Amino acid sequence: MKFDKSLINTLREDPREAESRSHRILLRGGFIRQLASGVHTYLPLGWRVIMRISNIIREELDRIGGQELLMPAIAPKEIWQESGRWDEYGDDMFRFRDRKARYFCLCPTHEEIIADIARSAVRSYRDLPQIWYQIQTKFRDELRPRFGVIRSRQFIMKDSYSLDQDQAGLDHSYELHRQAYTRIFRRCGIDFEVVEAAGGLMGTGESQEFIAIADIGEAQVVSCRNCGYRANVEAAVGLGEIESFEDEPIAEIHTPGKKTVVEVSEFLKVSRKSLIKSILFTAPERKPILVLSRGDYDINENVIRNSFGFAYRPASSGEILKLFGAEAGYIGPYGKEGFEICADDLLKNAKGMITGANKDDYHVRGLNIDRDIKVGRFINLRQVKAGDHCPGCRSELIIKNGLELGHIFKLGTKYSTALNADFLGENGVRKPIVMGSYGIGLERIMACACEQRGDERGTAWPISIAPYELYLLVLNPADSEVKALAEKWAAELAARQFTLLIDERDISAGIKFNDSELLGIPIRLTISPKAIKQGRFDILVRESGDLCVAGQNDVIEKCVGIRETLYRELNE
RNA sequence: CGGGGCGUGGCGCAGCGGAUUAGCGCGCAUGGUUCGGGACCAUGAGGCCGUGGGUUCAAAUCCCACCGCCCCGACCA
Repeated sequence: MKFDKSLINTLREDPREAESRSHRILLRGGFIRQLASGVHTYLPLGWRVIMRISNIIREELDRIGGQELLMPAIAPKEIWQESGRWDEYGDDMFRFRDRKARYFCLCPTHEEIIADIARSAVRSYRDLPQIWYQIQTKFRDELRPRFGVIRSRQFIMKDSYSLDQDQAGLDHSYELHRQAYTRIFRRCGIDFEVVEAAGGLMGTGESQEFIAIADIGEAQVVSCRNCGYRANVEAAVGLGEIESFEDEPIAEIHTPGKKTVVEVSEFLKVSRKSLIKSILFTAPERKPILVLSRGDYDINENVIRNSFGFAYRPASSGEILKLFGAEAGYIGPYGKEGFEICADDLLKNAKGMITGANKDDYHVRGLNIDRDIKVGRFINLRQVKAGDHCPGCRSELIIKNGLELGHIFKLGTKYSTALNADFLGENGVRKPIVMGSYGIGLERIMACACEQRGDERGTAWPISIAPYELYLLVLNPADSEVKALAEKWAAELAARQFTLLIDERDISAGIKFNDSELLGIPIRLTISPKAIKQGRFDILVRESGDLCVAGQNDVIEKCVGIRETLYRELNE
């Protein structure tokens, strides 16, 4: 491709809206262009990167026996109602009506559609196992799109689904995906970790995430200093210390205007650990649950949802007022009825605790869990914090930010049961198909490569996903000798299957050098009158900054050698 | 949804105690000089100043409403 004939349009200055490194680079380099919040065009350069990522993904999924298909991006309400997710998905789902006023959505994911295909296509155990995948645009009306392409409302996802007879089959399909994902991210030059994850809307089965450690990451990864334990905070389980306080009779205390744990503990000059935080969870047509955790811990909502049902969410202030007759900051488990109580297991046998009195501006002290209230269940429902201890080896846990690139998930029979996707087993018994679902965000790989490998000058693509492998930088392109050599080499490099970006723009040298670095093309070969005169040509490796000098006769071979090395480093 | 910031040629910005033809840098076009790290000269094109309403003899500038974009936070009581 010739630079001056291309749609590539680099910006000299950072676009105002871009804050994160990847967003800045992608916008400045002309890889993407924003149309609306969380909605982007992939310009030719960015699209080449996406296509290369797709191809790596295809190769690796085909390798484990995946079959590519393409499902519709819109789906009618009815199929989503079969699984219950038409309601569960809430505002994250884009919905619309067709001309006959029938409801549709822009699909945020495709488990239901897969189950629908499976229920007619799979009849017997002989049809199993299957792995079906697609690379397709997904739509989610995110609460807050941000960081350019990293959290957007329309994005490209590889989603695959495994169908098996039984749990053992699922375990195998899951393991195949784990291996395929590991190879995919390695080949894309991403530095990542595999962590235990929470399923969220998908269900409650085993799942893991592939997370790139990056400052802008929105996921928090808990990792053990000693053993290999790695988990998303949403799924992490930690060991905490039980604290005990003096047993005393229960008594009301005046705490005017002090609502939060921090305010109350400071006001009373007591440890946060002696407070009990009470959070009310409600769900439509279900009994409310009052969840108790110690003042120094947050509640892990996933645990609540997994234990009691996905529909549960923290109550609104109105609901709280109605049930407790007090503002949120003053509610507690003592002396009220009409809800179930679920407490963190660190509160078992706790005495001398402080909690809301169910009366504005008042708390109670001396709460003895066994004596004063009736807890239905004790479970570990606290969110891990740095300094907690590893459930495996008891070493200290630390927390880092990470960017979720992929997620693999053992769905089990949640969707197959809901949609009646079953098959006839060897023994003649009808059983639901056991499913798994697996996703990768393509743009996130692109952005992550910029985050991890970029610098002030721009990005430095891993050669496997670079839009072009070699940047042929031509100085004084009008010079006939230069022009002739550039044409000759371009042809020779093309014959060696190089993808080339040829910069023979009639502009000053600095712009070309800077653009080549901004665009992050892995190998740069410079042709100039001076180089021709001296018979010395520079080949620069963008990522390492290594400079290799070649003569007229060996320059092509040297480029080939460098390319091979770069691919080899990525385990390609 | 709450808080903060911002909407002025393609990009980055100035102008905003009301008043000529709305400026600057970059980019773009034409001609010329340059040519290994964002060069220079000359000429030129390009703007319903986010949208709607109001105040005024007069609005990019003041007032109201709306829309859009970015950043922080989001039921942790």
